[in-house]
Amino acid sequence: MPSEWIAPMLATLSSRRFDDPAWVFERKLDGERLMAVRDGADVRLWTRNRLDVSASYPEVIRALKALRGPKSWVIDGELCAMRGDQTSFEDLQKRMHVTDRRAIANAGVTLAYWVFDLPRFDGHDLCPLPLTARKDALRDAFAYDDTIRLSTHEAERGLALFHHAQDAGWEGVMAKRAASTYQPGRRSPDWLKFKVVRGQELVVGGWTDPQGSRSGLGALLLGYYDGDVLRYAGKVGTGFDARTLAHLGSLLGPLASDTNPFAESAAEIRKASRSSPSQTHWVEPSLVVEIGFSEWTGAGRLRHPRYQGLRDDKDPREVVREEPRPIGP
DNA sequence: TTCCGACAGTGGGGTCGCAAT
DNA sequence: ATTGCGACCCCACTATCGGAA
Repeated sequence: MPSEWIAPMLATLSSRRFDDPAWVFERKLDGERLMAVRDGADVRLWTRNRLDVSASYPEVIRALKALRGPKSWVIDGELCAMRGDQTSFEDLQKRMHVTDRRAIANAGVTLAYWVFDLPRFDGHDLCPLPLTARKDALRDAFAYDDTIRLSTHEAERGLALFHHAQDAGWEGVMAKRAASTYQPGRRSPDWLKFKVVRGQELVVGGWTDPQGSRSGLGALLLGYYDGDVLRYAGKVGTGFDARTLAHLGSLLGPLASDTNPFAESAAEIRKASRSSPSQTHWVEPSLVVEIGFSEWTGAGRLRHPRYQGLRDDKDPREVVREEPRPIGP
């Protein structure tokens, strides 16, 4: 009998943080959302897009099979690569799509499957139950260890947990209505994401051509000063509406230059952006923009960058790479 | 009537596998 | 052996539309 795929319930992004006795709050983990499905001896891990990735994570499958208790359930959780208490999405990527046993061993990545919900258990559909009842059932169902970990939650105090998330380098906080049902595949307002957003100013050193129906420009090439040289920090291609695109285009045109202002070579910059065949244009590095992002990658690029506005009060030469600065409440 | 959720479209970094070079 | 590209993860965001509220 094939194991049944259940679409994970999705959360809505929120900019409003709050305390509320009718809600519970938990750590938002930076990994891969996976549903673990047991059907007798058959245990599988499914991605959001309905791919069976069991072969990539044999140690997790082993640990799930070793769980004592009923042999039929669906667990919802997040698979993370751990470095101490910190998650590393880049480490996890070294394991995605890899199924060769030796390659898996050589990657040297420590996985933890953090579980936080239980849509099905022992032949029963728990989706109609309130979240807290499902969480109680999940807590009591299994004995946890280093590979299968229970993601704990806190009642009412969302603000304090969010501030802790900012300090501890978490990706954010999940807020969930305590009485809510499990709604497979639905992006529900009963689950909210409080994401930690970092921000800093960056210098525009160029732009790429727009694709398809896009007008004005595709993305801005960004950098910061490291002594006298402008270091490339990646691109930003979202966060502007049509009007802003037009405005930025009119500002950049007159600044166009034949000289690459970055310390990195044009080939290096283009290699990083190999996904877009669009042409790149250089500009005099005189425009400063505010960028929101989630974190710096290992390669020194912005992850999840979005444009948040012009900073015409800033001297580009003063733009350096800062310690990650949380923005928002 | 307004608002919300779903979808499509555009853009980002990073990794692996695989085919072409 | 190297390179380019697609397919996945993680996304952010704008614009649009139809149905729910």
